[in-house]
Amino acid sequence: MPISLYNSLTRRTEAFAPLDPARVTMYLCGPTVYNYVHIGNARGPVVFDVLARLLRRHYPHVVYARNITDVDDKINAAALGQGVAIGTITERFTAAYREDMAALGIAPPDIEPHATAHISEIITMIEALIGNGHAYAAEGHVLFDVSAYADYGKLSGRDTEDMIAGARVEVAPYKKNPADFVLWKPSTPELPGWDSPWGRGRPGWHIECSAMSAAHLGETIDIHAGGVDLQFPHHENEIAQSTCAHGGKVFARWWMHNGMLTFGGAKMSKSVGNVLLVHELLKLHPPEALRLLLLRGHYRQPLDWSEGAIAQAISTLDGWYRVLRDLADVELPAGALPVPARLEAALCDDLNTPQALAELAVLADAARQAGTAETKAALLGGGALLGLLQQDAEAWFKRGGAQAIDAAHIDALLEERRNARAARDFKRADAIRDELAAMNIVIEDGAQGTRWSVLKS
RNA sequence: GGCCUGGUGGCAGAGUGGUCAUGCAGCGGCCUGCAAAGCCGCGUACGCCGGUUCGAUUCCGACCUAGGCCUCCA
Repeated sequence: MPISLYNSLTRRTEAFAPLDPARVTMYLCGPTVYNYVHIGNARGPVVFDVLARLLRRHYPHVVYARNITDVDDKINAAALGQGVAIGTITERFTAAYREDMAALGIAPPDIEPHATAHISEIITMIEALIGNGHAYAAEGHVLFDVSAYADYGKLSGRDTEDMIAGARVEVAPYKKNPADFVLWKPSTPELPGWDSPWGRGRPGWHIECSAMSAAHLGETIDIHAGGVDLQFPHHENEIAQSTCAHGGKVFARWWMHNGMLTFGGAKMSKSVGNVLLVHELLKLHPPEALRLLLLRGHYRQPLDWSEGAIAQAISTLDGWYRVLRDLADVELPAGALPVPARLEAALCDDLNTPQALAELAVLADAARQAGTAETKAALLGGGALLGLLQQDAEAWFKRGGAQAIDAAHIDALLEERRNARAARDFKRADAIRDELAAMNIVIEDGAQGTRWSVLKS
C-alpha cells in the first residue's frame, strides 16, 4: 500500500518514495531541555511515532533521529537562576523527557543526538559556509548571509523583502542584512563555550539540527518533521545552511509540520502561559487517553485540549478495552498480529489518524460481536500500529490501584452483595453497590459473575 | 499589514459533486430483581451570499468568523 504524505515544501500531498529504500531517514526536532515539556510539545512526537511505525512496516530499515538541544540561552538562564551547573539542568530534563515520551507510548527514536556532542561538526559546517561565501564573521559572531542564498523563504512562502519590511526585531549592528541569522556567538567566561576559529563561543540555535542530521542521516534525508511554528525561521534556516554547506544538495525531501495544540482558544505556549505539563497530566489521566486525544485530530489541523476531550478519550478506550476484557481467554493466532488493511490505508493517506481510529472502532465492533481469535487479533493489530490497546485490559480498568483501591476490600463487598442477592435482599445489595460507587467503583453483573472497574482516571 | 489554515449534527472529528463516517453524550425499546454492559432503533449536520452544474456540504468568487506564522516556541 503506497504512502502519501503532504509536503510543506511543495504544499501538496505526494506519493512517498525514499531516496534509498534500504535506508529511510527521518529527523524530528526535539526539545530544548530546560524544563518539563507540555502536552502540546508531545503532539509531534506522538504523531511522528505513528509515522515511524508505518514506515517500519513498509521498509526494512528506518533510521529515525530525534535530537536533544542541550545548549541554549534558556538553559543557561535556568542554571544561573537555580545556581547549578548547566549539565544538572540538561541531564535532569533529558531524563524527564524520555520518561514522559515513554509514558505516552512513544517508541524511542533510533538515534537521540545531543547538540553538545556535535560541536566539532557544527564548527566544520560553519567553516564550510564561510569558505564558500555563505557566511561571515563579525564581532565574534558568525552569521549566515541570507542574500547569498536565492531560495531563502521558499519553505515558509515569504520573501526577504517582506521580512525586512515587517521586522519587529532589533537588528544587531553587525548584521549585513536584517534577516541574517546567527551560526555562532561568543560566550562570556561564565557561559558554556567551546574554542573555535572565532574565539570561545557557542552555536546558534539552527545550526545544530543541520549538523546532527548530516552526521547521522546523511546530507540528504527523506523526512524532516516538526511543529508548524518551527517552519519559520528554524526550518527555513536549516534548509539555507544545509543546502549551502553541501554544495546545493537537497537537505530534506519531505517537510512535515504538525498543527498546534490549543487550550482556551489559543496555542498552548510557554510564553502565553496556558501550558499543561505532561509530567503533571500523567498523574491525573491515563497516559493512553492522552495519546488517543492527540491522535483524534488530523496532524496538520489545530487540536483543542479540554477536560471534555480527555473524558471522551477515556470513554472510548473503556469501550475498546471492554471488548478485549471479554475476549481475555480467546487465544491469539500464532505469529505476528495482522494489520487491518483499511486502517493502514487511512494512515497511508497522509497519516489520517481520525479515519484510522474510525476503522479501529469498526474492528472493535467486529470483535465484540464475533468474539473470534481473528477479530481480536485484528483489533490488537490495528491498535499496535497506532500505539494503542497494548496494555492488559484488566489493568486498564483497575488502573490507579496504587493510590486508593483495596481490591481485597472490594472483593469482600462483592461477596457480601452476592449473598444478599442470593437471599433476594436487594435493598442490601443495592446499598453495597452505592457504597462501591462512592469509592469510584462501578460494577457489572454478568454471566460469569460480577466484575468491577475504576469509574474515572 | 504580509503569508497560511480552518468554519460539518449537543460535543469531538473524517470525508464526498448525487446511498452509511466514526467516537462521546442524549432519547425509545429489549435484556436485568434494579442497574451496568450488550443488542435494536431514533435525531432530515455541513458559516453567510452569489456563481458553475440536471444536482454542491463538496468546485469558483465575495463576505463574516476562528486560529497559526512573520519574535523564543512542538
